[in-house]
Amino acid sequence: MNPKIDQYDQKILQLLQEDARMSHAELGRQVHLSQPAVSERIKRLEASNIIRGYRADINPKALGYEITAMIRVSTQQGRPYAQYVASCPEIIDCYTVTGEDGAVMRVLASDVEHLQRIINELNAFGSTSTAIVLTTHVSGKAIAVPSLNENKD
Amino acid sequence: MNPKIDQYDQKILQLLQEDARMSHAELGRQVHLSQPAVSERIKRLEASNIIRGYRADINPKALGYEITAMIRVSTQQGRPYAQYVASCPEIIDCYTVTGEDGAVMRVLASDVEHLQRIINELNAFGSTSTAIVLTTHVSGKAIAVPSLNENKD
DNA sequence: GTTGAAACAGAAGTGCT
DNA sequence: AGCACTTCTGTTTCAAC
Repeated sequence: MNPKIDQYDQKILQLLQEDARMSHAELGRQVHLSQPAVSERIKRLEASNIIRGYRADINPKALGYEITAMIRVSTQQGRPYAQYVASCPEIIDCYTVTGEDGAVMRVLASDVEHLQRIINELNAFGSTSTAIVLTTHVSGKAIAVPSLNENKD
Repeated sequence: MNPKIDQYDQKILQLLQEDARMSHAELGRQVHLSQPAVSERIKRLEASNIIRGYRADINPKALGYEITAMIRVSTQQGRPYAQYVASCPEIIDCYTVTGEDGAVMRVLASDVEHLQRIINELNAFGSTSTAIVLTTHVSGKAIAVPSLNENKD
């Protein structure tokens, strides 16, 4: 799909997903390239929008969010939830999906009262179905380059 | 909840979620603190596990993942899917939740055949329900400090 | 909290192979 | 494409305030 991605790029992408603040020199040491070579590759990966940016990974619980919930909303036509979703800080993921449930969201709340307030507001857009997250097995796992995965044989 | 988080920390966390590679000097300019003061605060936020790390944000589509799907798995007792989930590179999120569906996963696939292979493997752990993502409204929205949000009045 | 200095590390540009 | 070299910027630690 993207013929320009080689093993060096794959490894750089992997390392930057583990630690986005790793220096170009350190990346070069790990992939056996010089620092300018790494810098040039990263610039190209950023320019081609393969690297969209670099984000600090924040621990919600450490900030007081005791509850994570997955809320499915069977959205009704003509109810524009996109704007609400963008403005509601507790909704950190929101996808429109196929099937009965028009939207799936991941929501953070300090406590059950807080969660209920959010559910009440989401009910304006359709019937909701809430599932509390008990365990987060993986969240934001590093993305691998698919072609390099499949062409290993 | 965390009495040590003030407006400076909140702003630093916000900026680092937008650009994790921003320099401490630049952060200092934006929050009106000196660079050593910013460095000390970040060190404290990292030590207290509020900042868990820094991740490159990779564009799945640019790497050839044309399909994102939400798969719900009604897991049956005694089927340990956690290990499979960890080892399957296509599963990038996985949560155990309350309710009928024991697990909710976000999955990347190159095409429908690729998606079907993953669903087939997940069927070993229980009956699955797959919804294709049509629109990603928000994914990984920046987390705000809840106490500072609510105590604005 | 601040500024300023020194030592070190990293980023970016240049030229060369 | 790659590397070596230089220069500028940033980080860290220290001092004194």
